[in-house]
Amino acid sequence: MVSMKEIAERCGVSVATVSKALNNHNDISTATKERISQIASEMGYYPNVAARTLKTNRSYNIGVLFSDAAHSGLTHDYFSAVLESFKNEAESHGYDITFINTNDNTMSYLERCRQRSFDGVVIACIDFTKPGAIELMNADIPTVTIDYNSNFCSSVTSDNQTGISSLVEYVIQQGHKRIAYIHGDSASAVTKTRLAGFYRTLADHNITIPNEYVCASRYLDVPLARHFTEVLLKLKVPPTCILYPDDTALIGGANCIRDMGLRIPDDISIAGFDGLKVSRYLDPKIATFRQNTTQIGSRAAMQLINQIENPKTTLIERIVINGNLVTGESVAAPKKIR
Amino acid sequence: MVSMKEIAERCGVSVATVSKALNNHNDISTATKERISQIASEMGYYPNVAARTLKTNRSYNIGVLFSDAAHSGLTHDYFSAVLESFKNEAESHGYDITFINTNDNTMSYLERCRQRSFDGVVIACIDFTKPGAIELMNADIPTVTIDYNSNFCSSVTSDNQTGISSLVEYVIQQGHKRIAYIHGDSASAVTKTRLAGFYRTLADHNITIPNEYVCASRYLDVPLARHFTEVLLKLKVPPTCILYPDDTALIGGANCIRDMGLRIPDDISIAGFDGLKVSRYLDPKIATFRQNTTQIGSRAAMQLINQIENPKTTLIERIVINGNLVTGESVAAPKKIR
DNA sequence: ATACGTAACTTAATCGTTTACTTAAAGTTA
DNA sequence: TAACTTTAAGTAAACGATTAAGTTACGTAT
Repeated sequence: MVSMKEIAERCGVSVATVSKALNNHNDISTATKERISQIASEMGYYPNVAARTLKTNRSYNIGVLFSDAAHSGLTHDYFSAVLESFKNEAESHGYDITFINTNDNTMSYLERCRQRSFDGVVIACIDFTKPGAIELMNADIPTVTIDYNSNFCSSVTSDNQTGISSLVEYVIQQGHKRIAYIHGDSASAVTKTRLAGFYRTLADHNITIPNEYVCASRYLDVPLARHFTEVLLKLKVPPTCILYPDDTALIGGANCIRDMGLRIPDDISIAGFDGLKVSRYLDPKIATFRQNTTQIGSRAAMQLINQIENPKTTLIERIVINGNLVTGESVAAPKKIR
Repeated sequence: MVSMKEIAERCGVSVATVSKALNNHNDISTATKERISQIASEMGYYPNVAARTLKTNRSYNIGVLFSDAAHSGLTHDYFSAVLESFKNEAESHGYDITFINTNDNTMSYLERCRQRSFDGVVIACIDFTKPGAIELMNADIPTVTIDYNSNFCSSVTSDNQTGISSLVEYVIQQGHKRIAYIHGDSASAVTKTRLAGFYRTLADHNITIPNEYVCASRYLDVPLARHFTEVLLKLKVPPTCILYPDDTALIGGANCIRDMGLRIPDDISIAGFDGLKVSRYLDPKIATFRQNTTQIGSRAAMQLINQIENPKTTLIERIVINGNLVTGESVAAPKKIR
């Protein structure tokens, strides 16, 4: 690697002059700046990040903390889409993305961040109530959380409230009143928001449902969704419509329904959540709420970089990203009112 | 952050002694070592990576270069699964994972790696014939490629040859002779291997197929797979079985088949590739070849770390990871021989 | 002619570690 | 007891950058 020292020798100036020239300080003449930049690029110079980080405490590196209940990790449809967008946005601003080690318990997350001098951190999908996560959010390092509101850092959340409401509104409009909800991990903030939205929307329409219509399942758990679907359909008064935690879990339900000899949507309506990837191509096309992962990721990156670069003037914000209802062929008017 | 200097002061020894004690050099007495470690952990010391990297040129950081033809990035089912496994293995050895910036063209990949002092690099899914990728593979930085063989670095590849062969063998055993193959991006090494395996296996069984049975499609492209399926089924002599580039693309084909009023597998048999995630739950269960992404990722990490830590004794290797045939309900005996 | 301001540098310290080299004390040998 | 080894430290330079403070030369106001 070419260092500033070599450039300095070649140009016949001091290392300090090279540094200041390349960083465009104004006590270096334009002529000198141009000559130095010219020679630096000729020699293939690029700064050593470790040295710069050591001296300035700015690493141009953002830590990503991620792990989900299902241990799907990077294969998590929703998060990987958010992260992809986050990465693109951050990289275009000159930041690199490094994962915070979750496979080695010798150090806390915060310690790891300090050790690597991360300029900022994005936290997603993790159990936000874990001590390690809380410590990180409360630390003085700029942080943005995805789908979780903390009082100590900015957050970008998908509009889960509107999401579930518009789904429920939609199926109610189609004539459903016996609406069941197989929901995701109970501990998750997302689940709580969606559940609240679910109940509120039903209440707005004066619809009451039996307790058994709400099943505590898990995200992305196909077999468990299948199980609860079977339970629901064997009730004395089964629902006419079932909402699932996500489109993947819905597949378990759909398979169960078909195996029981019922048809979608003729006998039973179903709807998912997420609207990502493969769910777009399922047949019949499923009703779902598509989360805007691109916006979520890029806004999170923008907010975080803003906080990093303008710590004084950037406020802690709660950004909510809209998604959109996707109507499909998996919801129809209920067959008959028993 | 607590530095060695502070520990040295507290212990009444020099900074060098602290460094040597914590790094377990043998010119420090056991008693001193213990005292220093004790106090270091009391004070919450952890080494500054930037400083260590600057001095030793070891970053304990691995660069990941990834981008695919479809720009699905991290949402790429196969790669994200490989990367997840790679990450877990690397992290358990104390290495962090950083993406090599692909959204900023001011620097070559190699320059970025040097700038960040990556100890090693893993390359996946990229167009390996790009100058930037070649430069990186040929450089002196330890590198492992996924699903591509280079003469200059180690590789871990999925056994695509066996994969496609066992799929073809399987459908031949079910009685098919009119086998079509909608394959992935032609430029990819994976595609070339699979295509060669496809033709060879047919030849082994003295089966010849018309040229139109082989369609150059793309990976993960649902609409394009649908298009080619329609083209194939409208041939004067259509195939009785269609193989797809991957399970996702297969969904496009399956939808097309159903829309044309045909049934799977009664009227036409289909098979995919990958065996990941959602494909496991599709109904009917699809025949596919499941790639062992966990093995691929962890072996790649192990090989890379070996090369990093034992550069003299570690040979460049070509590691091939077996997958396994998944028979499903999407392949049956052909209906009739026209 | 003197004093001062300014432009354009250089000097040297610093960030936190690592490590080759030096030193001092204690132990061993003849 | 002199000479040499071994042990357990310390000293200081170095990694590659940044930056506060210092220096020089020149122009300009008084």
